[in-house]
Amino acid sequence: MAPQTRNQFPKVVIERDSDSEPSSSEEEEVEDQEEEDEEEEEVVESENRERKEEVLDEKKKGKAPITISLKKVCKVCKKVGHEAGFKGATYIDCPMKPCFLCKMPGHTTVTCPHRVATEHGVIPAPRRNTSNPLEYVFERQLRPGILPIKPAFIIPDRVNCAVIRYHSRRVTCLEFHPKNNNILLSGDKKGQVGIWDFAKVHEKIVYGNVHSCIVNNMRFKPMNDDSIYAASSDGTISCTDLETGISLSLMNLNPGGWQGPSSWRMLYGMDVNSEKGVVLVADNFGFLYLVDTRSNNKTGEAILIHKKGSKVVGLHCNPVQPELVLSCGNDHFARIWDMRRMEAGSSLYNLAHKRVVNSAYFSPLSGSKILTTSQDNRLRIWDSIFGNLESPSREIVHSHDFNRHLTPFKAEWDPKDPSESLAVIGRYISENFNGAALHPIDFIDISTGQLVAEVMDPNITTISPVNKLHPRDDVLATGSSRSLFIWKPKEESEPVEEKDERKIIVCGRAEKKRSRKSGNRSDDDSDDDKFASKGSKLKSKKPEWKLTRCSNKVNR
DNA sequence: ATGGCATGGCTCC
DNA sequence: TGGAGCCCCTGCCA
Repeated sequence: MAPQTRNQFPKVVIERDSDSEPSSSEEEEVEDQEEEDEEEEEVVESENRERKEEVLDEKKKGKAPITISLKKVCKVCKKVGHEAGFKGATYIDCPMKPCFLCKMPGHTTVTCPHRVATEHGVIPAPRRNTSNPLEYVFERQLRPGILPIKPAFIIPDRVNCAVIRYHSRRVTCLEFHPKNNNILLSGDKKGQVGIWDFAKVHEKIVYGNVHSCIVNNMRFKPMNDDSIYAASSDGTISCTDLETGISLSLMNLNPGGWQGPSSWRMLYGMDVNSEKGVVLVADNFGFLYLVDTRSNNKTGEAILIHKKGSKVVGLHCNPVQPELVLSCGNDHFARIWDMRRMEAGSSLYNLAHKRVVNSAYFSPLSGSKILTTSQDNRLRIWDSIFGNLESPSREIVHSHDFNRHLTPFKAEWDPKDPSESLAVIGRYISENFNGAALHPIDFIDISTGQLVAEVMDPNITTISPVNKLHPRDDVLATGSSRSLFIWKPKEESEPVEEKDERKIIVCGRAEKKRSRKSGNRSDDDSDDDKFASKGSKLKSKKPEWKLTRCSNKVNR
């Protein structure tokens, strides 16, 4: 498939110093110099000094100012002749390195075809057929439940954004209340759990003593929405009453306390099988534990489900057949299991990835698709768990590979999309939006690889790795560094549409109007909460953002 | 204003 | 097999 251009996307402008050599010769120069770089590196400093002195001399003599070209040293590869880093709001890659987005050599991120179009190289659905009998049953019984035609995505031209910051460390997980539409739960790296009523904006509760370090996953207790389970790197699972904040520890993997990093167990992946009344949780050594929700006790022995000593970061029970379990972890695999006979090596399928798998989820309605996020900068989709699972149905190159200092990116399904084709994921790489380097949150049509929409705010300059779509409303929740955001369509701009059509929240891309200077900061310097429409909030700050309506890019 | 640092996976030996 | 050192666009704080 030929690369397609997103015409309407902002052009990436590479600013070159006026005093630098023409670009054509620059690349060649780099090639030529490669061998002699070693020596030149040492010379460059003194050379620069000399040239500067020359300029000063010229100035003293009262001659007309001249422009000179100083040797550049790349901070990435330490070689001379080019520079990597931000030029304004655009990041220039080191040409000596392979593309950071798709990991292929021969080009840099700026010219990567996957950056130009997320659908580049993606083979769209329909998937391949197999003659597997299970797939036949699937086609007969489940397929009719999945809408073959995607609903129209009605895209408002603006969104309201509510901002709150009550976490003192970065946000690690989010969960919407199963019944109360305005309640968002958040966990952080410090072990705190927050409850935010985003309809009332200022109303929040923070429980500081739920865990002593990272809250990795939270799930509401089935049949009792006043309690949540949380798995933490402190090695415990907690069950916390949201009204009182009283927390009960269901399991502690480190009863002997800290004996050094080689023995300290941390809990990552977690899910609840409500039919069986079991909490499934997995640790950083590859083991799965089952906890009975009635007795609040561990049942059975730990089961090795991933490579021994590797972290199991995700667990998900199939929404239709809860005994089917999907796990993923640092051994580069996502694995499908039957809970009824789980033991080391008994996985039904092993889905290979090239790098660490950050998340793996069954599709939310039929449970028949799988979506994974891997640190090789690819989303992978398997269209049918009953079909051929040898290789994914599609791979979508998407920037989400940064792993240090950030909560891992996870692509999340839209639980409201009847066609099970919409996913949301934050973007690591920034783009130059009218002079501001912003990290958007992407809505991707996983059946085609197309970028349906991107959400960003000129005041939010941080990366947003944690995202969750509301199970019922057109609301997106985002965790970005220590802040939480709620994005909603702006009411007055909501188009009138047929009732069975659903909308997604999207922020139009801003037209160029404002300087970089006014675009910085705000991730909330005060601890005040804010709720503002883009229009009103930004008007007071004087930036003139003109928000354009995003076109509906979904193929129908 | 600016440097230090927390921190995790990967590669190399 | 395990420890040292490297790394790419971080974000916060002293």
